[in-house]
Amino acid sequence: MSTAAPNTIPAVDANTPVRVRFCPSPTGTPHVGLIRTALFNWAYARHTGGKLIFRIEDTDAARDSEESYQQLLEALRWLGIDWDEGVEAGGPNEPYRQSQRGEIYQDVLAKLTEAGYVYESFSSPEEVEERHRAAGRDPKLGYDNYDRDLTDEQKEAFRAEGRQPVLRLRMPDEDITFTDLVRGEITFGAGSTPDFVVARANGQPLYPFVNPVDDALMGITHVLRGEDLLSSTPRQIALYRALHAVGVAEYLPAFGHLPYVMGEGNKKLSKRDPESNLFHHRDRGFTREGLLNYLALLGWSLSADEDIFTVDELVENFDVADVLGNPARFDVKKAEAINGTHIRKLEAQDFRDRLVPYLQAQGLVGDQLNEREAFLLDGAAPLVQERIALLGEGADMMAFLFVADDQLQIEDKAFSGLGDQVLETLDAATSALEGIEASAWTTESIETALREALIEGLELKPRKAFGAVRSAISGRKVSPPLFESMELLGKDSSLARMARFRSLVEQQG
RNA sequence: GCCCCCAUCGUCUAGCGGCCUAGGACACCGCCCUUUCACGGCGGCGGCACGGGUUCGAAUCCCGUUGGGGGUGCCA
Repeated sequence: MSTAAPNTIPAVDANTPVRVRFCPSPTGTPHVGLIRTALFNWAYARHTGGKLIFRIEDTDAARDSEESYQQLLEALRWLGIDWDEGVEAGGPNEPYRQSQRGEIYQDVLAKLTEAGYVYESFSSPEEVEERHRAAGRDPKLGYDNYDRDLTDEQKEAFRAEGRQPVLRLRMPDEDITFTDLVRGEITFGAGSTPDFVVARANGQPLYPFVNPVDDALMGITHVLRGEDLLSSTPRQIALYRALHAVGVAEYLPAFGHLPYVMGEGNKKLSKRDPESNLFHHRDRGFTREGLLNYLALLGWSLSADEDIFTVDELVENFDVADVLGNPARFDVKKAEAINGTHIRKLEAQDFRDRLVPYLQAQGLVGDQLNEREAFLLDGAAPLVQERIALLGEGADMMAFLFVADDQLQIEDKAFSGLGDQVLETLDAATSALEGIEASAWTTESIETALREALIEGLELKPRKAFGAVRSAISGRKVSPPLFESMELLGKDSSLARMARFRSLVEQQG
């Protein structure tokens, strides 16, 4: 009768250079929780001067897709999370896509089988349940280790029935204890984890097997992953012991289980939830600086009173040991506020450049900015930089500058609350503006002219006075600073909008 | 059912036995600034889940309860 592998594998030595990995399955759009995991692994590698290995776990042909793989690459590249070994980068442990490592797994499987740590199991799930029921146990208990010590005769008999066995790893009959990097000591009682399947009857190896095998082969020192994998850790440790016994693993890595990223209510942020989609945030106008900052705040903090930090500061200070064990809610409002702060910290030119894709996405400018578009953007960017939290809002806010005067959309709200003297106000404003020389059309002269005509002349409140002009110029109640906007637009365009708005107001009359 | 994790303002967190009458940020509410909206400034609201211990002393350590989450696949 065989036994489980002995517990002789040493724990990774603290002096071993750090090697962490990010190993997603390409099964959908990148999830913010997944990216947070990548970020913490990356930050830890960079903080310790170690290496980040990027491996793809595409062992489930039914769910994996090339598109998802490309999205993963796009996501990491956008965020600036770079890796030292792995797909696209190469390295000493190629290939880094599990779908291409079949021979390696077969080889390891053979060693494990030969050593007796892995055995053939013929039981169907139905039979396992039936045995539990017959013994008066809960049928949902899971596998009952029934096939552990089948004789050759029994195996032959099963084969004669046409059955093909899966391969299972023998779990040790003792408690398994390890020290989690974020949670401290954790013990799983003996017998709480049944022998698990490492490969299907057709030889296809499964995740609980290939993941530790690759970690061992790639010399991973710290396994930092989601909390959802915490309960599979005893299986991994048992496998590691066996791998060490057959000479595949050198040491047992340290494990650290990162808390969940939660959504509304008390549920894990679901893939179905748009907030979970990294690209959704990027498309709305999150910057990599802002998003990375916010994501890092989910379970980690720089200090007692600073929420805003750079990627460099994260790297300089990050340690898994400081990560909290409790789940964190993804709060879009706070994420946006933090993003806004980062937007305000951007260099003016940088900020301007980052707006371009968002203007293009709205069809406001062409693939290449023409002279006029560049002029407007240069002028408008500083006007919106401190009023937005998302780059998309910036494009939105300056959209009125990029449309033809007669194409300007006037929002319904822009007509409301202008007071009884709208027409009078617009007329007074118009004639005051007409009096400005085209060559003297500046923010200052515009402001002076309007103040004299409306505030002093008509004795209007600034809110009412400029509100009417704002509606005419921007089509909205809220806009970038009015006088500056008018200067950018130019005299002709501004007056054309005033005239058009006046007639629209009359029609509405 | 069984196993494991988690528990400080609405949310993210600081706190690792006395510095806590519990600090910061977001959100919210006032006020100031102000051409709108923002930004910025000032102020306010608001929390250690509960019960036992340990200790001179507990948000901090231990146990229990309750609550939440995850796992319990021939998915990853």
